Amino acid sequence: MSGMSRRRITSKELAKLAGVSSATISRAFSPDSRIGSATRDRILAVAREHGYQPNAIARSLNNQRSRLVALVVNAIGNPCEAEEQQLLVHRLQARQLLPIILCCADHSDRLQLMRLASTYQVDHVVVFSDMVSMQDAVDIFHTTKPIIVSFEPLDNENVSSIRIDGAEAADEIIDKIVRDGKKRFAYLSGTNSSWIDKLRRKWFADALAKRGLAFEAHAFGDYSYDSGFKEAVLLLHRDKVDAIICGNDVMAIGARDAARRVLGKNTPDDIAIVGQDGIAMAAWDCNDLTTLSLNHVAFIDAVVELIERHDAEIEGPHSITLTCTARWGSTA
Amino acid sequence: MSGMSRRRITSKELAKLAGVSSATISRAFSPDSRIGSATRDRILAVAREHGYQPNAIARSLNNQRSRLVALVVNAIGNPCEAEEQQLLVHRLQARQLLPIILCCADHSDRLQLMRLASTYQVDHVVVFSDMVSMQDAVDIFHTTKPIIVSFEPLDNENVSSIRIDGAEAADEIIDKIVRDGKKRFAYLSGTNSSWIDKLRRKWFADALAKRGLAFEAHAFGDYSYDSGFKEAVLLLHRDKVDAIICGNDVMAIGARDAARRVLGKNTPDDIAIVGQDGIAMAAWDCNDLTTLSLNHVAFIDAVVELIERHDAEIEGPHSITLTCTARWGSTA
DNA sequence: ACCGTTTGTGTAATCGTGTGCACAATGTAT
DNA sequence: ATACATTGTGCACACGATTACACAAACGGT
Repeated sequence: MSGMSRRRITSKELAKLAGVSSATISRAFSPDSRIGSATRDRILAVAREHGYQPNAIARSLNNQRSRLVALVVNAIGNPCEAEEQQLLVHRLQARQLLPIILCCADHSDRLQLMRLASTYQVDHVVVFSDMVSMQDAVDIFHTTKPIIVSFEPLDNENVSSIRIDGAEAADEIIDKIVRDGKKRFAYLSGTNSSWIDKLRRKWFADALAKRGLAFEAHAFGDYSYDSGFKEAVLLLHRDKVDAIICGNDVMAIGARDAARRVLGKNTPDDIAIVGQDGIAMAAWDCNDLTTLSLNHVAFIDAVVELIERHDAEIEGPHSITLTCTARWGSTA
Repeated sequence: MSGMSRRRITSKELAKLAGVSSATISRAFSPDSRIGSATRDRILAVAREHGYQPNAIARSLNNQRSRLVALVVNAIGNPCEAEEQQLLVHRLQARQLLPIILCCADHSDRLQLMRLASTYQVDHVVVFSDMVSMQDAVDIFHTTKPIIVSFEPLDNENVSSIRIDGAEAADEIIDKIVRDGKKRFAYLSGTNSSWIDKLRRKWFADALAKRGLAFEAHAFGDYSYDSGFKEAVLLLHRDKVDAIICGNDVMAIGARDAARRVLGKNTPDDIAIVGQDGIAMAAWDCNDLTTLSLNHVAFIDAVVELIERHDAEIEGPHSITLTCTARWGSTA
C-alpha cells in the first residue's frame, strides 16, 4: 500500500505498470479465467502494492449484475424487524452481496424511494414492510429482473413469498387464556389496515370463535411502546377487557406497563397480555412476555433460500411456509 | 406503464422511440440542460409510457459519483445505535443518497467487507462502530474520495469527526449518587477495549476522583442485556458495589433486572444504576433509567452537516463537538 | 441584407470492466 | 516431422449513460 494517491488507480494504468493489457488484469481477478499462474501472481502483487481493486460499478454495468440487494423495511430501530434484518444482512454479506436499506416509516413518498433504488439495478428485493403495496413493488421493480421476497403472497411470476402460519399456536395461546378464566378479549392492531395485521388477527379470531367467543374491542396503534401504553389504558378502562392480543411485542410491553401503572392490574392474574414476533427483548427478565413467536433463523433461511433459487435461475415463483410457535412467559 | 417487458429499456432504445438521439434523452432528465421544453415533455411522456428511468450504475460510472453512502455499524438491532441509524437513513434518503449497511458484529473479516464496499465507489463513509480501527478505514477508503465521519478523532485530512463530551453530565450524575450515600462504584464496559469506551469511562472516573473516590471494580460485557445481567450479578455479589455505571442502556437494564431478581435489591435505594446513550426504551415506564444521554437529532444533524460540507468541497477535515446531558430516571 | 447571439440537437469520446475472437506459442500424439 | 489440442495474451467492442464540441436554425438589431 505505497500510494497515498487520492484517485483510485484504474485497470488500464495497472496494465501499464505490470506490462500487460487491461484484459489480462481483468482475468487476474476472475477466478476461472485462462491466465498463466505466473502472470496472475505478478499482477496481484502489483495490484496489492498500488491498492488496486476492480471498480464494482463498472463491473456491474458490464455484467448486468450489481450484487446489490434492496431491503424494504418499516424502520431500522424497530425491534420487530431488527433481528431479521440483522440476520439477513449477515447472510448477504457472507455471499458478497451488499444491502441497500429503504426505510418507509415517516417517508412521504415510498414509491419514489423504491424507484430510486430500482435505478441502481438491484439484483434482489426483499420486502419486510407491510406499508408498501406489493403490487406497487412489482410495478416499480419488474423492469429490472429481481425477484421480490415478501410476506404477502401475490400471483405474479416475479414474486416469491414466505407464508406465515400461526393458527395453531394462536389456538394454544387462546386455549390457555380461556382456561385461566378470561372472557373479554381485545385485539390491538399495529397498523390500521395491513395485510399481515389482518392475517394475524384472523388466527386469534378463529381460535376464539371455536370456543364461542369473539373480540369485544379492536384498537389501533402504530407498533410503538407509547401507542401500546395509550391504547391499553382505553381498552382496560373503557372496554373492561381482561385479555389483550397485541400486534407485536413492543406494544405488548407498553400495554403491560399501562395495566400495572395506570390501573394497578397485574399479569397474568388480573389480565392477560400476548405479544407477537418473539423478539429477544420479550424474553428479558423484566418483560417475560407470552408471545406468538416466529423462528427468525428459519425465516431468514427461507429468504436466503429464495434468493439462491433466483440466482440459480430456477424458474417460477416460489413459496415457503413457516409455522409460528407459542413462547410462554408470565403475562398470559 | 404499458410494457410488461422483462428487460429494462435503454436510453438508446427510447431515443429511437421518441425520434431523437440518446444525448437528448439524457438532457431531458438533467434539470439544467439546453433542451426545448416541447422535446423534453414529449420525451418524458414516452419515458413514462415505457417505464424508462436512467440507469444509475451507468450514470455513476460516468459521473464519478455514485450517490451511495456506506454506514459501518456494529449491529442493526442494537438499540444503542438504531435510533441514530434510523434518523440518518431518513436524512440521506431525503437527499437522494442511498445507504449501504456494513454490519461488523460477528463478522470475521470486517476489513474485507469494507474493501468490498469501497469498490462500489461510495461517496461517503460514516463509521458508527467502535469495532473498526479508524486507521484501517482510512487505508481502505482513501483511494476513493469519501470523507469518513466518525467518533474517533484522527489526524487525517480525509477524516471528519464528531466529538462527544459528557464530562459535565457525568459529574452531575456522580454528584447525585454520592450525595445519596453510595460509596462503592463499578464500571461495566461494553467492549474490552474500544476508544469510545475508554473515553466514557474517563468522564466518570474523573468525576469520582474529584470527590476522592475511584472505581473499585471494572467488568466487561458486550453491550447486550444478557451480559449486563451476568456481570452485574458478579459485581454486586462478589465485589459488593452499590453503584454500577454501564457502557450502554441495554446493559443497564440487564443489571437492574439482575439486582432485583437475583439479589433482591432495588434502585435507587439499595443500589444505583446508570446507563449511557439515552435510547427511547430507557424512558419506558418499566425501565425509567437514569442515563447519560446524547441528543440523537443533534448528532445526526452534525453527521449530515459534515457530509454536506464534503459535498460542497469545503476543504480540510472538520470536527464538531456535542455535549451530553443527564436524563434522570428512578435508577439513580 | 448582414452579423452576432441564443437555442436546440446530433456526433463522438469517455467512464472502467468483461469477454468473444484471433493468433502465437507450447505441448502431445501419431 | 506433421497434425492437432491446449494455453496465454492482446485487440476491440459492449455495457448505458453524460458531455464537450460542432453545427444548423431562429432571432434581434442596425
